[in-house]
Amino acid sequence: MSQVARVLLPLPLPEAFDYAVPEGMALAVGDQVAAPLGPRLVRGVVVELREAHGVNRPLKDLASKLDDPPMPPSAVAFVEWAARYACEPAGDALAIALRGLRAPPPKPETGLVATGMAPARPTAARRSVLETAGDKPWKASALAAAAGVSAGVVKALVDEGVLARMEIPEPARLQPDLSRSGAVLNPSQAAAVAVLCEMIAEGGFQAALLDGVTGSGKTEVYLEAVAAALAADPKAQILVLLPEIALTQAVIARFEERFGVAPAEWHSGVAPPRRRRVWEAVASGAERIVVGARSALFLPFANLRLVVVDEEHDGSFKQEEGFIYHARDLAVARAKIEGAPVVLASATPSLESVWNAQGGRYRWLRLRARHGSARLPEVTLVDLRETPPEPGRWISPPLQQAMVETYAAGEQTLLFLNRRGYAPLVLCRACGERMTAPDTDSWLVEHRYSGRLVCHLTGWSMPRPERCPHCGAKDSLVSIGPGVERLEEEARLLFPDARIAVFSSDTVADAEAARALVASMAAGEFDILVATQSAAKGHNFPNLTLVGVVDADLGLRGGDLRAAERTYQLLAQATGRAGRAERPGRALIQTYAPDHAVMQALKAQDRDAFLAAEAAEREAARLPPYGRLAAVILSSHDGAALEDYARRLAAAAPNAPDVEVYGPADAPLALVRGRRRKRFLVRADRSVDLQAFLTTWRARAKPPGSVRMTVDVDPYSFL
DNA sequence: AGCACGCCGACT
DNA sequence: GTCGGCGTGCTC
Repeated sequence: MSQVARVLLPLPLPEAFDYAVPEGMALAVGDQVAAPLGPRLVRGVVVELREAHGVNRPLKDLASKLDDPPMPPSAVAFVEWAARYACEPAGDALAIALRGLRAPPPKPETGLVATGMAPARPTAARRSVLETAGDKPWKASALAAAAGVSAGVVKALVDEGVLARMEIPEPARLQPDLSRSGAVLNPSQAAAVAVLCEMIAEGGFQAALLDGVTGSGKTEVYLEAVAAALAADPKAQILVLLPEIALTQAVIARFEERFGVAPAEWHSGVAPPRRRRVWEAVASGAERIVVGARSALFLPFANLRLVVVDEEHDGSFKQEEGFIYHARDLAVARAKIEGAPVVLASATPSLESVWNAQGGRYRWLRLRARHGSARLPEVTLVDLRETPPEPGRWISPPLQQAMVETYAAGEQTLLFLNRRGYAPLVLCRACGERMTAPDTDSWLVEHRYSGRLVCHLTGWSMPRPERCPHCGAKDSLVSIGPGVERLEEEARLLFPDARIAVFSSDTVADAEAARALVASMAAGEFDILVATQSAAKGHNFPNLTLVGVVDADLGLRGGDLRAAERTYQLLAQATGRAGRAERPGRALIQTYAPDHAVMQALKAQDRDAFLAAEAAEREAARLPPYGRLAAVILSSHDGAALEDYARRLAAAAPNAPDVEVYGPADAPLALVRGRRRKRFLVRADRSVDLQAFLTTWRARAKPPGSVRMTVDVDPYSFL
């Protein structure tokens, strides 16, 4: 009886394709195959096998079974689940899962070894090389240096056949050393570890929220959970998800210290050949611990026994382009599919996770004690209506006064402003024109270091023009509002002798540069650090005693669902930077809305009251987590086709109970990269299968080729 | 995603 | 007269 394989291809196709399995090809679910598609062969993964009967169309034969390791069936199940959840083609999810296989593995390292042949003329230099070489392989340059001879001597010996190039075998992969002891835990940490160990011992899926203020030692707690999971199962694998690449190095160092071996790293910065090596080692079970960014979720774990999501509240877990998904939510789903516990850790957990913990769906592990003797900073609100800065300035008198005191005491200040560049808006005084990119209608941000106007959405930029491109007036352009570059300028005016640095993604090119700047700040080489959110996360500066939040209201504008929550998280993290060591810290928050719930919560340092108020509002509006939300975004170069399809789609919305469809409306950024955009918002009760609704809706009105449709389930960005 | 087919501009 | 631009459509 011949077999049919349902094969998922890593392409944006609506469904998996059926192929005939040639006689003698033994296949299982998860196997990788070469499948003919049109004129070419593509990699695919078998998702189902069945006996061929009632064939209603001729199927192509699979070309071959590939040598690459199969995907474990649970990884295949996760790919399909994730695709259904995100309302995206399963092939797009598979493409992410197979991203490790694009390049061949790294070429094995080679080195020079002595062949045992004697040199024809054994000069002193040649004897020295042979003595130095011994019987291990050497790099040519290292051998010459160690033997104290020139590279020519080594080369001559190679030419003669006395030395030969051979492959250096891979060092055996080291297993985590479980005999090492962990950190000394305080009672609250120990209690959390005990619960996590219990979850691991019980086995199966369970979720826990590890909730503790900055410095309460969350990492130590989850390291012990990892140790317990590794000890409980000699084949156990662990995944640790981090929101940003910049944080991986620090976490990897902690693992290396704890277990004596570095875990595998997985993110977009890892070189393709190395990725293949990791992918294969994860699939075979040889790699025990992976620390990575969101796409690590899609790795083919053979035996995933614990998932940790660190900084679970972080918005960077939401992938906003291409395959749109929230890595924290998918991490919980993956753990469920694998039957493994998942730990979500944060100092400022998301409303969703706290809600799950309060509802008893997640174990709630609260770390109350702050490490060491340091206290939380004293938070003061600066009412900008009462004590405004001078015109054209952004540092108010109270903040300036605090900076003077801090500088005089020889301590450090962090000025926090979540805005890159010099000025967020450039306009023409003569005609009022606001500078925007030609194909996108967001404001161009002025960057003085580079002398350019930059679109932060698309990266498009132009030199700052001398004349207004609209009316042609000369020298009429004015810079409106502050960015970190302008704040630095102001700080230099106020403190001409102070040592000042700017920390933003423009001044800090990569993780290495970030580490260097953090190190010099920690070493006291700067008095004032002007920083965007890149510096608010996870760094400890012992001599930093003042944090000034320059524009606390920034994130509240635009008013999307999570604006208040996100602002609270960001500012709580930023103000938490002050006074971590023995010195008391203080934070000044400049705001025009000191009565806003976010500002009051920051002042009182009462997160739970803030979350409770926020939750009450969401519940009243039946918004997440009390309801479900999805955005449908249409875009096209053809405005008329877009309008027409948006109207048709609106008319085709199924009439379902407990579901409301709002729109179409122009998206807040109605023009991006030359495409006009329209937006629908769907709200549904929790009992509704939102994905099924969206799928039905989409099937009722197929978009013309010129219109692109993106579905964003549980949107975070409302642009 | 590729790759083919198709209908409008500047060229050996 | 063709070569080729990329818009549109299909792949078990």
